[in-house]
Amino acid sequence: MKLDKNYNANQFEPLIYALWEKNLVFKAKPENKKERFSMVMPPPNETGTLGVHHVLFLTIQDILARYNRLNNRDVLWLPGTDHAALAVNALIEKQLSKEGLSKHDIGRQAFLERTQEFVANSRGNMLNQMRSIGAGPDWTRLRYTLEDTSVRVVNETFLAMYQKELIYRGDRIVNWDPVLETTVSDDEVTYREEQTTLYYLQLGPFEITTVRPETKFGDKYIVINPKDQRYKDYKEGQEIEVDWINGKTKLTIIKDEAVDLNFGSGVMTITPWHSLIDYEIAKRHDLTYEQVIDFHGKLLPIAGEFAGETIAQARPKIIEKLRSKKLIIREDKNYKHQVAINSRSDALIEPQIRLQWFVDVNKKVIDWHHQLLSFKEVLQTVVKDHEIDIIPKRFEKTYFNWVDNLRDWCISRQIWWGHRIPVWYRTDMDQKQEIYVGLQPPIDDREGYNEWQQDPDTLDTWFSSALWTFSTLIDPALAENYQLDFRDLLNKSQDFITYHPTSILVTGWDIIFFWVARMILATTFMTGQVPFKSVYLHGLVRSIDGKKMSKSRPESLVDPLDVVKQYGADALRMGIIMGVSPGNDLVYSEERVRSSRNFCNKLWNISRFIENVSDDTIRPDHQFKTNNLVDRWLVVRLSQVQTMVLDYLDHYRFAEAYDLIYKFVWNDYADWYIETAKLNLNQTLLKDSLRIILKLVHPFMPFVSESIWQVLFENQDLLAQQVFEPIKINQDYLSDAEQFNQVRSLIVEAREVLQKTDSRGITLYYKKSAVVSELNPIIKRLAKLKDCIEVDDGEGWRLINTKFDCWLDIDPASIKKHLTSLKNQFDQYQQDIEKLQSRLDNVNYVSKAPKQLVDQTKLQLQELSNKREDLKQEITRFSRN
RNA sequence: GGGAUUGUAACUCAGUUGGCUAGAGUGCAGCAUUCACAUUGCUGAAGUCAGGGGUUCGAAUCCCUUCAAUCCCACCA
Repeated sequence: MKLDKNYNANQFEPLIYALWEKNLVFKAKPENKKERFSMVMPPPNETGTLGVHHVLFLTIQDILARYNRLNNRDVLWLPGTDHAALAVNALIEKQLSKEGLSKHDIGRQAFLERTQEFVANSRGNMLNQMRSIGAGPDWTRLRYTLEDTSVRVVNETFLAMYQKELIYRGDRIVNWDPVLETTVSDDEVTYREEQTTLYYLQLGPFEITTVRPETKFGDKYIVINPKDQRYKDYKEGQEIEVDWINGKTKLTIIKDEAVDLNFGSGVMTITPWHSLIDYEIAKRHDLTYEQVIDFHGKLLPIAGEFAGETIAQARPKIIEKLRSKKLIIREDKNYKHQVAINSRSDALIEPQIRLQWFVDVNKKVIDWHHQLLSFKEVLQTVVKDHEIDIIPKRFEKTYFNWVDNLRDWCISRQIWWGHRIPVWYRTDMDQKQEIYVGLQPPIDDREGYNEWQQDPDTLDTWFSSALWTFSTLIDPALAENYQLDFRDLLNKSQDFITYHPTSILVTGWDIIFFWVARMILATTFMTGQVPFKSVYLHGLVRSIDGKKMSKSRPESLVDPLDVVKQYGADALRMGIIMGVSPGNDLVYSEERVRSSRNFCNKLWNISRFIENVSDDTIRPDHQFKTNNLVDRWLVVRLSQVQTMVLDYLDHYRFAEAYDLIYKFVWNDYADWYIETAKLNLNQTLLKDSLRIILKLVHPFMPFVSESIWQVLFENQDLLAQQVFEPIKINQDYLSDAEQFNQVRSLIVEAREVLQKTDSRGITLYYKKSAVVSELNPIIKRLAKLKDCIEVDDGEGWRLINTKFDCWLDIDPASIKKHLTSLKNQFDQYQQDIEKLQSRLDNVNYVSKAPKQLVDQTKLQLQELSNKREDLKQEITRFSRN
């Protein structure tokens, strides 16, 4: 087959991917007895398309999967997608509102159907995008967070926690999104700074401040810090009557430390129903409280004439009324404060008190290694004891900080898309409510009771995501059998037994709380195992201006498929991997993609060369047979590079591994070995070495490496199914390699001198040397010399950076032109020598530093001195002429 | 207010427990060219490792401090 001049990624990639799928390359094989490597893919949200950050985490995982396969391990990389309850729900509601509809108009059933259709569409799209960047998870095990098995496991978990009273129902203040009409977890709330007006209001003898006059209708208490000397005459429990927004009101004085003495006048009123700290104050003092704003964001009858209005409508009118009653003392129009926002819907959060389901994180009933611990303690223990390693380590601090401050987790949501809470209610004749919690709807219809009604709420998305590592390993066929209890279900699921706990989880540090911690929580509870042995946290992808890529700034978004089309998937993958180190953010730049594309092409052309010079009857023999010292140098390098790349990958240092391969292939293999091969063809070694290189490249650039493999080694299996092979080197290869390095220095210096002196067609003379004689044609060619001749004694410019004695026959006048730059070099040598000398003159250095290092310094000094002398001689010799 | 990270060439970043003359990619300058590759080759210029102090024989690396940037957590009624 004749190869094209340039590598055309688009032409090969779809074919190669199809080949992998056809051969079931990605399929895990629990039946074989290899060492295991397993990980689950963090399921991307089914909201539409993949972005560059997906390419990052998919590539890291793909590298790990392919690398471990090449290391002769049985690899399970399990793919899946997330139903993303809140995000998808918000999207669909937005669509509906564009059509002038609300979810209530179409009803729960139609809403869910519509959502399912949307999600199925996104999913197909996303899975194809994964393929097009070369990601190779086990497609036969594709999972989804809202499938039947998942429902079963969610319900099992809910039930088990409920039975241990780890899940409870209660009235609590929650983050309420009045637009989506649902609660939102603390972690999903973000804060935005807003400029607003701060009002100073007259409340009887006091001055209070507020940005939210609309919440002031329910005020019944005045809170003062007990330490505040200004109000020491007012006593706790004292009642005063004041004129307030809607007439006369009686208020009670409360003293509480939570009041900031320095804010405003140090006096506040509280609205416990709509503010967390107010709520806490109210709890402490056992105060009564009332709802002022309803769940749609409208004022309630307590607001009198403003009832039924939204906050936006009512606020100016309330201000007007306050003003006319002369209750406003002054206004600060430039007041800046943080407002709470739902990060998923962008709606303003209104704290509300509601009956919700919670996970108790402090109850000590979890049996973990024969100790009864709380969720919080389990979360602390597993990381402290290194049952789970966090990479990089510094995120342990963030993790502990969060866990230590963990509060009960509100898991119920009032949206429709998601796992339904497995709780049913009915009332008896006396209207007494009965509760049933179970895996499936209750069936007994006892007479005299109303029908069972399922709780209308759904569960927080992260509740099902938290079960991801083990719910995906449960056999779906077994999960249909509700006779089987949960223990048995786990213990009879082949994949669970084989692959859990998983080896590693690769995910972004931004969801360490949402997800990583909650996976640990739920998995330890349900399986008695940790979900994974380590967590690799990658950074966020930023656009070239250093900002986070986000949908709100469309110009910052890069469509991975566009890049694939232009440069190929391999180039995109490596363009992103080039900058990564664990936990650090990286900047996406097209330049890097381009450089990786060029590297693909380099590999391609190396292969073309080998293809062109190859005789098909010669087969590589895996023996790394060497003919001369360049061959032996190559084998030494190959072995070193392979060892280092594997070591880097073992430590998740992807960028370093790639960098090393890149440099080796380009600067050693192409620039030196291939060049010498043109004069000294060793066909078997060329093929042997290329085979090793392709294996090393494959985890990083699967397409181009497999394409080449298919062309050059077509009678073999797929590259994706190979394993690494050991490269044996004899001890004497090392000295040969060193000899070649000396020749390399010779050639580089010759080139440099020729360039600087602008000389061409020069002859090199060398003193008798077996090595130089052997490589004579190579030296002549690579240094572009006219000739290379052995002599008894040299003349011309003497080379000083090689241990071989050789001279360039350059016209003295040319050298003279460059004497200044040569003198600079001499000065540089002089400086370096002085530095080394002073180090050796230091008694402490000689006595305290490792002997090896001191010896090395001595050797360097010796070499440098020699060079300096040689250079000095040459300079004086040519200055004279 | 509590915490984390970052600061290295013009740009984007490597630099593993302190130890060769601090390295790449891109960009820049010069030169080359039918012979695998212009998505090329060769050669080169370019750095006060943010500033200051300390520990050490030795610091880009460890400690303290100042400055700058980014982010997380907690919050102001």
